[in-house]
Amino acid sequence: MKDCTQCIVRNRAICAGLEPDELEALGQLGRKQRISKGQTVLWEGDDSVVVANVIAGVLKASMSMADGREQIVGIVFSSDFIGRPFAQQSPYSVTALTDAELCVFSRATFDSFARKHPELEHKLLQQALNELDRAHEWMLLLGKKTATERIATLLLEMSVRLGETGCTADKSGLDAFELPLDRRQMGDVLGLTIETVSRQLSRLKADGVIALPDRRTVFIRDRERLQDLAAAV
Amino acid sequence: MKDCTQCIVRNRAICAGLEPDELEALGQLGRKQRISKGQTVLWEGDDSVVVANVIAGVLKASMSMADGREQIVGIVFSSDFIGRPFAQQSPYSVTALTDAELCVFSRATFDSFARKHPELEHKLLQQALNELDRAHEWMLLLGKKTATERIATLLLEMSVRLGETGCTADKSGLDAFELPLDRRQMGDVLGLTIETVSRQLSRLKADGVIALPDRRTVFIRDRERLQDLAAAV
DNA sequence: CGATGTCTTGAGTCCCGTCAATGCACGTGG
DNA sequence: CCACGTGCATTGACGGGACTCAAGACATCG
Repeated sequence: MKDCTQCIVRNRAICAGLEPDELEALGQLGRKQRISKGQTVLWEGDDSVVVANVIAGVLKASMSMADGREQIVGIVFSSDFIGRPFAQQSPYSVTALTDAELCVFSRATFDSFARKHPELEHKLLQQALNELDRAHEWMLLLGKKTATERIATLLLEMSVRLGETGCTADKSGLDAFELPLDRRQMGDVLGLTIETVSRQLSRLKADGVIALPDRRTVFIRDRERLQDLAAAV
Repeated sequence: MKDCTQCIVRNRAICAGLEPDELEALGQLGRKQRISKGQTVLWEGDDSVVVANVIAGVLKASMSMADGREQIVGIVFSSDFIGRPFAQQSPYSVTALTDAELCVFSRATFDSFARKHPELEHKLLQQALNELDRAHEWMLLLGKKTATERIATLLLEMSVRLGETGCTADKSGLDAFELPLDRRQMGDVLGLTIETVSRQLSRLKADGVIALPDRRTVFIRDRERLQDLAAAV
């Protein structure tokens, strides 16, 4: 890689906090890779040969069953990390929901580099713990929330996380955004079917809580009401 | 603490791999604590003041909603780690399902010790990644599996994890074990109600897949069939 | 302007949740 | 020892929320 100091996600990704010489060394190990929408970069159950940092774009991490049922276990945004360090196999697949740009490392190489650079392992730990928190939150959603609550929660989550991507750090979340997911994928994140997702969205729209100018864009018209419907902890 | 070298979980817990002097230093920071069944040691949303290693017993990590709905997000066994390092607040509550013994650290103290001891942070990372894998697996269960599949999966999981606790490392899992969960708690892990759990267990019993000599003990009579019913990935 | 894929909407069904009664084990006290 | 109360689990009857199946609407693109 040419020059990590110019990287857009430099301050939020796991590379943040590395010394200049460490950053340089890590940069030598990785390569930038462009991925187009729909492309899968990691396969569940396959040998874990690569890990990567997301520079731009949105991807999904998913697991599926023998009969094809699929659960999306994570939505991956820019500056997030994908892949499974320190394990033989990848526990999930990763597929691009939009065109994306990755900073890819050989897993074995990355592992040994990480073991020699505590600051990097610390960042990895932070990132893993944050993801674990989000996974727990989502288990609550999948185990206990109603369809309406799930949809409301997802919309708010997307509003916030898509907002973070733009460096503006607007904590409250965007009021208008484009969904990187189609209806099926929303269903696969929420443990619902495509029809239920569609019906719930229609209802929120009819109630004036949101507007849907087209299939992918969402306007939040009444954030407070949406938050009530999400029935947060 | 007196002497960590004698600790039962010494070889599986995060302390594994520490140098003798590191172990000694860490031991100085912790204290053993006995917990009785039903007692809560960490509260969701409270300041994250302590973290701990589980020496003996089984605990649950849970999150709940304003109206009381509760989701168990993790079952914690001996040698597992509880609490949230590097964060202000605890994202979940932890409650003992059986009498238990912990090795407790002040979170702030533990954090700064960890930052100075890369080997410890590496173990923490491994443990966080493993837990993340399990959380993802469980998201698939909560999002996509039927009641029967959920129950079968839980029984197999308990069979394996309770088997690991005894140092024998019998990979296949126990055929007879005592559930540390009551029916309500099983429901709260699986995203089901107490009645559905009970009905499913009765059906597995009627079909000869399992036997239930009493409320808490399970005999697996036909493991293969149970595995089929679990509809694993 | 069809062709195609995605989304929406409707009608019917089913699995699981809700409500309620009963069963069972255990402990306490008469 | 038995009566009674308590807490948990089981079982049954019923209803509802989400799933299934099936049209129909809409957008995109050749």
